[in-house]
Amino acid sequence: MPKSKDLPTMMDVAREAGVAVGTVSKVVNHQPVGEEFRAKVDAAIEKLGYQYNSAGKALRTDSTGIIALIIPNTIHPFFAMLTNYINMALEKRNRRMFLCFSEFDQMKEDEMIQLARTNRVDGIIALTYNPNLHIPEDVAFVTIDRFFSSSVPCIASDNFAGGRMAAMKLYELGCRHLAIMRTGSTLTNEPSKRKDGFVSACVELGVRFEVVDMPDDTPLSVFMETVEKQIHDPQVPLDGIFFGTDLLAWQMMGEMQKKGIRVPEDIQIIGYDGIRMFGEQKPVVSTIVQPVQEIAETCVSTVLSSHMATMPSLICLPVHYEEGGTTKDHMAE
Amino acid sequence: MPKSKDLPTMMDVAREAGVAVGTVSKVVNHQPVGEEFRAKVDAAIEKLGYQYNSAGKALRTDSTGIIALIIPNTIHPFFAMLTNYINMALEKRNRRMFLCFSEFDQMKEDEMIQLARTNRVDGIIALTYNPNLHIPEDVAFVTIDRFFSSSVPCIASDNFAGGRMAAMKLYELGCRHLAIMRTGSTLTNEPSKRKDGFVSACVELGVRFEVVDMPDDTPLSVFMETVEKQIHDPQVPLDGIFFGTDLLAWQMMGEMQKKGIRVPEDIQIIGYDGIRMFGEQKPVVSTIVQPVQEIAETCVSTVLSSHMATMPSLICLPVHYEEGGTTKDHMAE
DNA sequence: TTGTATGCGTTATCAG
DNA sequence: CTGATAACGCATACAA
Repeated sequence: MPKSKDLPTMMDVAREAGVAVGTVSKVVNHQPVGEEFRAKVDAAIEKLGYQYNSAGKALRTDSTGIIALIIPNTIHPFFAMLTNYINMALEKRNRRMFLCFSEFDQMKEDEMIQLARTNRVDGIIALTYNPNLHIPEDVAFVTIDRFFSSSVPCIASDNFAGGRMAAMKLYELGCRHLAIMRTGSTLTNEPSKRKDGFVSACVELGVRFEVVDMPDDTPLSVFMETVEKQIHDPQVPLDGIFFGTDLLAWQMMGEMQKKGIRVPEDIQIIGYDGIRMFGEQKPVVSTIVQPVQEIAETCVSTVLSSHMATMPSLICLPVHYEEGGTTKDHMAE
Repeated sequence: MPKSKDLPTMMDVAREAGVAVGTVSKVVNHQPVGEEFRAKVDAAIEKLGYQYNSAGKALRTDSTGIIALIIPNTIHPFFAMLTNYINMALEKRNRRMFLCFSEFDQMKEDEMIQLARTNRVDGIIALTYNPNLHIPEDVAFVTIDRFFSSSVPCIASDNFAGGRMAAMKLYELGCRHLAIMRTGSTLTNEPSKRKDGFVSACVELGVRFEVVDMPDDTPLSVFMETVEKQIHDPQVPLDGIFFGTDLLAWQMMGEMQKKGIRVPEDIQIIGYDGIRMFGEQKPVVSTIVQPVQEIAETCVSTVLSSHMATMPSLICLPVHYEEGGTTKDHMAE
């Protein structure tokens, strides 16, 4: 039983126009057709109020023009940005988005992939955390921030360079006792390299530094312990922290202020992501900015590229530093 | 030509299991089937790696289980929240989201509706600005913040009550010269009632007030003119402003601070929406909080309700006030 | 209950 | 370049 209102089909249009359905199909798909026929078909479409039905096409061609995005949510501003620019990149190429939330649930991540396949999407872009994610082989698949294998293209910001940049910036701004604090220690992914880069730069600079690498959902108090202890270090007090994400930096800034620690006077902090309030203002903390638009564009062009086999398996896009009020940049100039 | 890898169909499963396709269909759709048959079918599905193909179902039943959301973008935190909770509400009911960005483009709003219909979505939820939007009649349609007609359900926060609440709160906090400042004067929609409610409360309170109602994209300097003029009013200086949105409140707070005007010491401000940094902290400005989750739930349950005709045509959901550091609440206690 | 046969709207093939 | 026709995968009416 079709819907309440039965819509006209290509056959109806063909009959009305006095042509064959194949001709109607060609007109609709902008394929070469005699001008007089095209005019007749267009008139019939207009008259009948014909609506193209992509379900028929999907069945016939097994292609939908739809790409699934699997992402935890759109509450976190970074995910919201990513969703935004990926959708815009798809739109530009006349593709649509099928949006799937995994809510940080590893089971759901796999379920959403199944769901996307059931819906015969033309490709999947996934930002996931399940280390054992089952990646289908018969659909174009691109991941963000997670490297699986050389046959699954991974798009990420240059996390290692970003970590180095943070350390060098803090040093340049006068810090002589650094720290990196992050969550997510249980999963090794591209963002883990933020720590590696930071450490490598610290070693190179010969500066004292701490590493506080914790599992997800570690309470802020754990990080605060290190801060309060090291900031009163008699030799070289802690004076610069790189946080794994802007969110953590922001939250910790609140905690520090509660304790009377002033940012950036007492301690300078740099985050990672490039989160801006309302998406347009200056960053909420001094930060290593991810090139979200480029990441989005690259994800889309990669997932739509037909000869996936020849694609590079890991694409790291350049980051940059931006001041956001939690560092003493103005004094350094 | 199907995709590279030809997937097995229900017929293949039926053959493998030694049953008829109808039986397989019933198993897949959880309809009553003899236990022994179900087992055989399940085994065959497992063995062949059968993937249900929703394109066939869509064509056959003209229903996809997909709802389109038409929204400007997901950059603005309010849209991001709405998208988030609508998707969660859909997920809960086993429906999927087809995400369409209109980017505040009136043409695109209409195009996206066409697109959604072409894709045979089961319903459309739309947050739009085009006053002449063409609303299709043969698909479930729900709007957010815009009333079109009694046959098109509109879901909104209680904008009028929110406007009143803002005025009364500012008065309660000691303000004696109020103002409402907003953009969007060119389109009359539900949010316009924020002003109406504010004005009605001001009149009732007998308090002095200004109204600055401007078109979209009005530069902040225009609002600043009124602020700077009225804040030095010799009789009763301006001491409380209600902004139409948190975004405007936030931006204006920045402008005021540049001019040495302190918030909330010199002037208290209240916004509207309930935007929180990273979605979890306290609001970025003192604000009238929209019940985003309830709005999302209501949109979804309404658009999925089959007997749309009996639905109320305007649903206003209750708002509440929340302190966000731009008012002197602590001093009033 | 199970099995069979038909059609949903579109595209592609192939003969004119 | 056009016209007729056969699939695509699934759900369902109908017959058993």
